[in-house]
Amino acid sequence: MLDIKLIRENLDWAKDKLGRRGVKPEELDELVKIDADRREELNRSEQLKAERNKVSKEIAEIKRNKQDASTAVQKMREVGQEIKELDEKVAELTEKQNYILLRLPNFPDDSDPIGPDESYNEEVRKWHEPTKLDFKPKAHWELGTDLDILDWDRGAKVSGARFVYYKGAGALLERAVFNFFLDENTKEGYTEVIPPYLVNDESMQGTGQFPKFREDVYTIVDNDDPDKPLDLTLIPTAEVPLVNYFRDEIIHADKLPINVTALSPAFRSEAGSAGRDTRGLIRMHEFRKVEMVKICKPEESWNELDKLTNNAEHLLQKLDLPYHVVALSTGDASFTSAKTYDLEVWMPAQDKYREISSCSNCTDFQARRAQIRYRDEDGKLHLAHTLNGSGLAVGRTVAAILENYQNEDGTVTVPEVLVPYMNGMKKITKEESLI
RNA sequence: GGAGAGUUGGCAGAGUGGUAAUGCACCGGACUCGAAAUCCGGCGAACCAAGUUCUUCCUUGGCGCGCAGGUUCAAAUCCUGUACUCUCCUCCA
Repeated sequence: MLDIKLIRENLDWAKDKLGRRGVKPEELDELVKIDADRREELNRSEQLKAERNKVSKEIAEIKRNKQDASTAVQKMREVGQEIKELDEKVAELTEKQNYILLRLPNFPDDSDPIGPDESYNEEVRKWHEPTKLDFKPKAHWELGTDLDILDWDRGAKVSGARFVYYKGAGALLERAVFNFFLDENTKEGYTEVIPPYLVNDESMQGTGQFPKFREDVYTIVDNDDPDKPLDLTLIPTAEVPLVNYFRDEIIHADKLPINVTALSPAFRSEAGSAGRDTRGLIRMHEFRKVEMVKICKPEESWNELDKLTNNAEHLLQKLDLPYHVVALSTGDASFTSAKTYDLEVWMPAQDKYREISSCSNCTDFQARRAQIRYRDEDGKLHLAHTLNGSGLAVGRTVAAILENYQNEDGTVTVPEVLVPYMNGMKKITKEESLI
């Protein structure tokens, strides 16, 4: 959530910033108008309350002296009614204000490429040239099916489109990848966490998914009354429980920066992505992801974003997968982010880079919603900054390994760093199916 | 799922309708060569608004006792709902 005071006092600046993200200036004009009205009503109400408090004290005094206070009581009864009406107006205006405020994206950083969509993203660096195979590469879903390590038919039968079974060496590979990620992240100083995978609405609002992106997630309903949603949603990313761990808390400055990492499934309805990436592991309703989250002081957050991005890159480097880093344009970056670097890994069969990690500095946007604060050396309270990044998406990593490490005979070489995690297996070959 | 108890500052903890004690902690001072102890004083519950204008201070007011409503001139206190914690029972990997 943005700071209403900042918008109120720097309206043109805010219009320019949010204009880069497609927010119309009239929307901010309306917001500021509502805010002004709200404060006016609030002021009148507060004045009346001051009077009521004063007279109430006098009434107490009069009654203590066993005298008649009925005139004052009668008068305050009317004042009380007026206060009630004013407060209703204030509540109504506050709700209107929040409706807008909760749906405004974070201010983009001035270094972000300006543009409405991903075509304006800018490559900032590239690691290794795209893999060159001297045969026609198979797509990872083909490799997976042929090796009998990914079973799309059973996934579809049991759950539906965009679900899959990993089997045998496939399941082992998935497990090897996320264990490798968790070990590496832990070595880099992140504390491993196993968070809840179901969270309440307040948490979803704290990290910015609610109220605007309800249709992107799965919410649990009451079985006795399916029209009634319960206050529980399947997490679309571990960012939600990791950041909300600190919600409504005051952190001691000497604990910052905080680094946490977690493996979790991520559940996404993928509403609006019909027809895109319908095959393969790229766009699933359920996938595993290792997430990294940082909580830090405002003055540290840009440096921490670089560190976070480097941590994610380091994983791809160790796996020896070619990738590049792109700075997302103002139109492509996520709602909560001031700046986002995407890591895109090379996918030979698709002959292009695909997103495998997204590293964002959310500045104080989530911290204001979730009230994550810290006390500085002088004892003063400040909003913290929050950052998150994938480290990395597990399914997409498996897809990238299958495609980049495939051999002409349809087998897949196991990346060296994963061999210990695969119990010594160096190559995935088709074996007699056990199930 | 059933029953009971609870939720008040950083921590502990009082307060059954009249506007949030007290202790610890913290800050300043006195005493001391210095420290501790002691004494004196102060601060502090979260945030909001207005004024002044300083982005951090200040003044005034509001709000504020898990959350949301209600009763009342007045609610930590009474009523209703609800969340969470603890204990017991029941069930369960």
